[in-house]
Amino acid sequence: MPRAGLTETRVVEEGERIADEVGLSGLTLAALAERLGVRQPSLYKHVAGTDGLRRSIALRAKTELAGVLRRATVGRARGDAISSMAWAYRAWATEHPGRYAAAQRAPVPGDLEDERASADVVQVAFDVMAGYDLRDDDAVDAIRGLRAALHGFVTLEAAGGFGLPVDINRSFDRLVVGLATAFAEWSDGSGGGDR
Amino acid sequence: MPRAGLTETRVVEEGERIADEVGLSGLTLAALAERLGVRQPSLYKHVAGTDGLRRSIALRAKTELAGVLRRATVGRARGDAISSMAWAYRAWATEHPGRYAAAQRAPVPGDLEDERASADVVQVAFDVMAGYDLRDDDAVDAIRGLRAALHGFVTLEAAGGFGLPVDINRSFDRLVVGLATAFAEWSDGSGGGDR
DNA sequence: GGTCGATAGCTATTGACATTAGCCCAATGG
DNA sequence: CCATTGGGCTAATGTCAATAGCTATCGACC
Repeated sequence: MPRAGLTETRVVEEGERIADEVGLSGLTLAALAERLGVRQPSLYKHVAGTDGLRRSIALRAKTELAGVLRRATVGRARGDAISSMAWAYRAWATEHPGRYAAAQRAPVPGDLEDERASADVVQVAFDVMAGYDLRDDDAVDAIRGLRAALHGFVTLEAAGGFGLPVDINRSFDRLVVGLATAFAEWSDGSGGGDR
Repeated sequence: MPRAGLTETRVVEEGERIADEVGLSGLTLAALAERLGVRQPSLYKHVAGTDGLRRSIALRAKTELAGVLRRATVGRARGDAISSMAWAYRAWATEHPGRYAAAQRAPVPGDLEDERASADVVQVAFDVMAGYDLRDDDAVDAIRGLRAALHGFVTLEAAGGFGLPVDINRSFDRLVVGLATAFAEWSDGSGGGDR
């Protein structure tokens, strides 16, 4: 009986494919093993069970997303950077729904590698906010707002929560532009850090 | 052997409690049966399996949430109404995380009761937007943006996605006010329905 | 080329959970 | 008092995760 030649990378990548095709909840070790031509328990030689597999997918997804966002912002500033980043975020999430869902789990405290990957995503947004002269708490507020809006939009869209036959791209654009405008107003003194 | 005296309502309410206590994913028929002092298969006399139970919880959650939001908006208008509704939304979601999660599933097409309950929630937001003179597509854009922001914020908060030690209430307030301001600008001609 | 150790993949087993089939007895109404 | 309804039960099946322990393959090294 010849070996299947699995590696952790091959297992995780096939898991990503399943997650994107049938949703994260449809990613089972049974389905994964079948796709790899192997019996379920064999997977434990390469990944630490369901939890380990999901963590690996999350880690890679966060890293990839951070790169996508970073590339979307180079050479752009302020509202231009925010819009570009927002569209890149939505596009990636839409194209990779399973990976995106996996990336939502917050790292378990003490998991330095995961904490690092999560921070990388946030760092892109931080850098964009610096272009607005938003710093410290103001930047945190803006990032939280932007993340919430993007994550909520993408999630609702994926769940079919936008039932009405109205152009979704237009809704998204107006939301992003509206937020960018709000951030711009925060930065010029009117609604600064005191409340 | 005396009867347990279950009804559909009792079963669903206990299910809601479990979901809020341990999360929607922790709501199993096994756990529910144990809490009710009954064997698993007995539950099938009252609810249609896991799917039916979750649907019932979702239905009740949507109805309750719609009522909460409605009460938060009476006697208020424009930004005041939006803020009040937003805070009520977040408070309810935070206090009832399991029910809130259950309410996120979109109704299966043709499930009129569920479609009705879902529409009730949206209707509250529609009525608020009418106070901004936002109608039709403009109102849809605004509602999608608001829903996305609220849902995203609440979800990220519940998942522990806001790691930094910065006041979350303040971040939420600024997001809501920022959106309300953006909506106000949409309504006075500057960014109307053409794009 | 032969040997040996590490380990990939296997079978077998256990345990949680969902679900269906079919039984029996309790409650209710005539 | 009896008949019907239906609530709760046991038994059984299927899916999936996970662990234990075996075997044989592969690569390193002599």
